Amino acid sequence: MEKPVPSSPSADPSLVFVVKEHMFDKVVTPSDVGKLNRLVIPKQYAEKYFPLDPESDQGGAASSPETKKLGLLLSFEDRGGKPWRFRYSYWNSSQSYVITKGWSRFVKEKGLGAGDTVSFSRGSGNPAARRRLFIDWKRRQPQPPRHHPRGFANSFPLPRGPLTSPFTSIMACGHHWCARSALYNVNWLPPAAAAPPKLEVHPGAPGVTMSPTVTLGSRSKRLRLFGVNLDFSEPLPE
Amino acid sequence: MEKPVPSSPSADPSLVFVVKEHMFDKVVTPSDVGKLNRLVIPKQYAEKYFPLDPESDQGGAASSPETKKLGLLLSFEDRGGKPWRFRYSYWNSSQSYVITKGWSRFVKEKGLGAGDTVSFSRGSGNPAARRRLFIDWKRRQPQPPRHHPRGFANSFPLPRGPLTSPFTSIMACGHHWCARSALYNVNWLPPAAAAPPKLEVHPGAPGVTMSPTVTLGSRSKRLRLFGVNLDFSEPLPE
DNA sequence: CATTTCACCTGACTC
DNA sequence: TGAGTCAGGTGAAAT
Repeated sequence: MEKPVPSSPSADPSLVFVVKEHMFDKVVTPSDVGKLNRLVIPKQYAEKYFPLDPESDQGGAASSPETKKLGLLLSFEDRGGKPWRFRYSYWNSSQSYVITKGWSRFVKEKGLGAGDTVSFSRGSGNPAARRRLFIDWKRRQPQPPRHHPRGFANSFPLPRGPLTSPFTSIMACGHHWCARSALYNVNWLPPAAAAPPKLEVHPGAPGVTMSPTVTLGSRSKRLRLFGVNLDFSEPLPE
Repeated sequence: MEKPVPSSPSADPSLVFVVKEHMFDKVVTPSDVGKLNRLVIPKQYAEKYFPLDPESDQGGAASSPETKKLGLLLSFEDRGGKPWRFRYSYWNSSQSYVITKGWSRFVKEKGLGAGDTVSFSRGSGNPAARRRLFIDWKRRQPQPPRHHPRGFANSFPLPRGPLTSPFTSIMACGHHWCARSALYNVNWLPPAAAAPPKLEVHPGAPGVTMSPTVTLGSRSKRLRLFGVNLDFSEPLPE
């Protein structure tokens, strides 16, 4: 990745390469990227790299008698150099180390999903360099579509960007319409109670395809598509 | 309501009428009467009637330099003259004013539910009278069922207690089932992918009725009913 | 023990 | 749009 070129404080920052030392990866769970707004740091890595005990300060982060109670503010840089500040602390109730405040923003910006990997590194070299922390992430391998999931989540953060999902069934009863694909279930009502929905769909037997491409805003879990309100619910893993 | 009869400190308290001045009402949310054990006071009323700033002491409550940090102890009387003492403070993180300690006892004794109204008044007249605070409440009006709502909420807190809703339509496509009533839309999958759902429903034309009575736990938005996972979405007002 | 209280946090929504 | 409000949450501490 980055070449080990020595840097001086006066060098052009855009030309400074940073030598990194990999600390650990975590394959994030649904909870890590869900509404709990926290990332559990596996205890072995937490105690090695982000110690909260005053005794065992071995360079990963500052620590003091109070940090065991209050946690730390950890500052990371992502691959673009953007700073990310997270609160990092220990939850006695679950006896686990967690990143809380700031984490949900990272999940949202990167579009992290369950099964993706986050990667933690630090600068290599002298103690000052080793206090510089880096965070990166990679998408999980594409999964084969799951059929017949056995449950739904009531709501979930939709990924940013284009969302394309071929729907495999569509139903209507009165003014209430439902469609489902391998990834989403959608409910909607037509814009006028007496009018048919204006979605470009082909209702009928299972197997029909409906592929609207929707660009989501940053906040809404509800879409307005062709004048129709849509609500999404996500199948859960088996 | 109460007649403006002058009172003296020596009069029989049961014969003293109090002239009240209405301050504000709040229609309580599910959270206000739930396990959070707090009542959010809308900021406009909080700052007008229960100021915590030393500068703006205009009679609603005492204030001092420390009260902004520690909050106040507010003493109210209910319609029966019973005293209620609440801790009132400001939460920096959510920038909101809240009544905390003592509130859950009031909710419990009065049987307050979401949608009910709490009403805050104070004595009318001289500054001493205006420092007397009163709290009252009223039950919400029973709600008429809404037909053909135009949108859905992705999730919502289900009411506590028995939930009976006659369903007016039911749909199935593959293993995905939907039903709707005037109040709820429900999605579910059968317990086994190959088996039909075991709900006591009569699928077919609109107009059929399905009336399971479900007693909800205090937290879950998901139900397991007859071995079937159900997810609810609530129609929104027009 | 469970329940209540407390000081935070976040997202949905409004303007 | 960005800032403010607040409903609905959290873990931890107090009771």
